[in-house]
Amino acid sequence: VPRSRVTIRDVASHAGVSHQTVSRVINNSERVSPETRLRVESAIKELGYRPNAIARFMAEGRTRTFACIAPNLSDYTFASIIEGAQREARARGYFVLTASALDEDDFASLVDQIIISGRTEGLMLINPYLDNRYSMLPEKFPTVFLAACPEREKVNSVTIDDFAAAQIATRHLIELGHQQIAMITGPLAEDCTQNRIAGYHSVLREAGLEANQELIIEGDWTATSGLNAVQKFLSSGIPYTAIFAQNDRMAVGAIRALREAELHVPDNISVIGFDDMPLAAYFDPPLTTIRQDMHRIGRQAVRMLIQAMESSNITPQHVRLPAKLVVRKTTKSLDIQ
Amino acid sequence: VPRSRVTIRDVASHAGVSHQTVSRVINNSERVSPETRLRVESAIKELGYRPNAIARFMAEGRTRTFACIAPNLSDYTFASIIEGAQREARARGYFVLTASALDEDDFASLVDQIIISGRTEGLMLINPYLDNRYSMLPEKFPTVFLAACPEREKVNSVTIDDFAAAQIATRHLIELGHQQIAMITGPLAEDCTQNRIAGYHSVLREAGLEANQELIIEGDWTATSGLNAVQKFLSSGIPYTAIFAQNDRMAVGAIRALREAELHVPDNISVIGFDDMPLAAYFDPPLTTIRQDMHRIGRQAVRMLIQAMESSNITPQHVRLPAKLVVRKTTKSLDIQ
DNA sequence: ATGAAAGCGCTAACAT
DNA sequence: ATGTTAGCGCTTTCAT
Repeated sequence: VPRSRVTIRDVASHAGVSHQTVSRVINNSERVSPETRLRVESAIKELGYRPNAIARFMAEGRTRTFACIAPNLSDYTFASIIEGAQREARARGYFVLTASALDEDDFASLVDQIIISGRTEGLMLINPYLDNRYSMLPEKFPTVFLAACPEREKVNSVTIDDFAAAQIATRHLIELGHQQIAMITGPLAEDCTQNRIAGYHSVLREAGLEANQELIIEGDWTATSGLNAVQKFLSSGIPYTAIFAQNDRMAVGAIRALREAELHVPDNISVIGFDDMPLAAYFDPPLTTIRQDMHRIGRQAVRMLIQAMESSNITPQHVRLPAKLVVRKTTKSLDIQ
Repeated sequence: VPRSRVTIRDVASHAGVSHQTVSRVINNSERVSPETRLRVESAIKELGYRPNAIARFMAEGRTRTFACIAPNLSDYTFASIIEGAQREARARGYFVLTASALDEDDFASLVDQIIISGRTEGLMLINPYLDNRYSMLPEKFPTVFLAACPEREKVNSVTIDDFAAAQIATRHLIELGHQQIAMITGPLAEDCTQNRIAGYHSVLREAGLEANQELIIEGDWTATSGLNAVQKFLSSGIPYTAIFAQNDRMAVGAIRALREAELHVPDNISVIGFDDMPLAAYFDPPLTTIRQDMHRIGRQAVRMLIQAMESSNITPQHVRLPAKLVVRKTTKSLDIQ
């Protein structure tokens, strides 16, 4: 690990100026005469000088780096959010240090190592639901929760409008003539699950339909949990003609279980998912779903982080992004069956 | 962005020692008496002192940070590799700065900002194939290519053993009685594509089968390209009973095209994919494929990076990880048709 | 075992 | 418009 790099002072003596003048040149300060600037610039080129970022951070007291912590980095929803955040951050001169936190202890050490240590200037926390890790965050550190927002009074958040999105999904099913609509939810402890349940109920109510509590089963976002949920529906014997799964993975699991029970989607049962995951259109049948724009969530979070750093406004902001219906082949009108 | 943090000197005066002694304590140096250590430690606790990472980097001349650059961060293969790399890095006291590079210019500025600037100590470059970006890398900077290895003489790499993996896939098909095996490849410019083609050919040869050049069509890793490839096979009229797609997305696209042509998988045509992507088992039929361990690729890359930094050995290392067959339902014996 | 001095490469504040 | 002086918070010599 060599440190023998060209510094600002080497450039200075080579150009016959003070190091401060070099600093002014590389920072595009106005207060440099055109001739001096040229002389310095050519010295920079000749010596191959490049500014040292760490020294800059040290002197400025800022790192131009954000932390992004997620339960894991490979889930396509998380990965897409990170991608969006990273792009926006970079466009604004920041970089993103990404890390996954397995459990509370891991999270605590992460917070210590990348926040308390001063390595980063802001934190994006994706899906802060596992345990109550958010309680370990330092006060007043610029933070945005992504894809969920517990602790509304304290922390900024960016999510889609889960309530409205669930309304859209439910309404789609009702417009197709479905009256008994089962739902496979995410973990009930998560607010996005609750908001989607609320959206579903609100549409049933406005349609004058009665919700059957037994038609709502809690899943855990995995395909397996979707499969298990359908098996429960099946053995309960309660009639239903459509299923609203709160994510695509569970929808796919549900369709598998339905097929195993020799029920055809969408002829016997309609299924709508949520997310519009990669290859959703390549499942059989192609999955009808609600698309959420993960990139945009990430981009928005970065904007809020920067805003939170610049203004000293302490009131948490909550941004709800719209989601939209993508009709493919797993939903069908009841009438034409 | 407040800088008003407790420093090593605050702790020192609070404990009645020099700041150097405090430094020794936080670095677990032997040369501190037990009593002093205790006194310092309690001062640290009382004041809530935490070391500043940037100042440490500055003084040590190292950042304990790696860069990881990929074409994008949301592709599940890339994301899984990053996840693995990040875990291993953290276990060894490093963090990972991830970024996606759209094009050559973007890549060049990335290299300048996170490598030349001294922010990172090593680089992991995932899929270095787009344009010839690797030519912009500085000499002698610890670098590992992941999931591909152009420039074998110059740069370390971690990939799976693509040749052997393709042999396994092809052999599986041959053992099921298939003799005319079509292949949908990745971009021909990528060495992993070529290695998989070579593995395929070697098994055909060892089985005494003749390869038909027209049964090999170049794809671009997308589902659409798999779909298009099958349409070409179909219109060419050349007989085949199985398809080996060089990734799962193309396999899924191929299956879609086959279905549209009313060909049943696996009864009429067997299909094997590559990667074992998430939900591969939830497609219809569940996808037979070759599993590669992306996490392990990422972990291995970090180990090599650290090794490359520690030893001054300049000879590039190339690690080939094994892949394994996962038989599900898209392949079937010809005999029992 | 402890302290003092120097410096990492830069920016900021204050000269001139 | 340019130079000088101080740090930023730490680690690394080198003394004692």
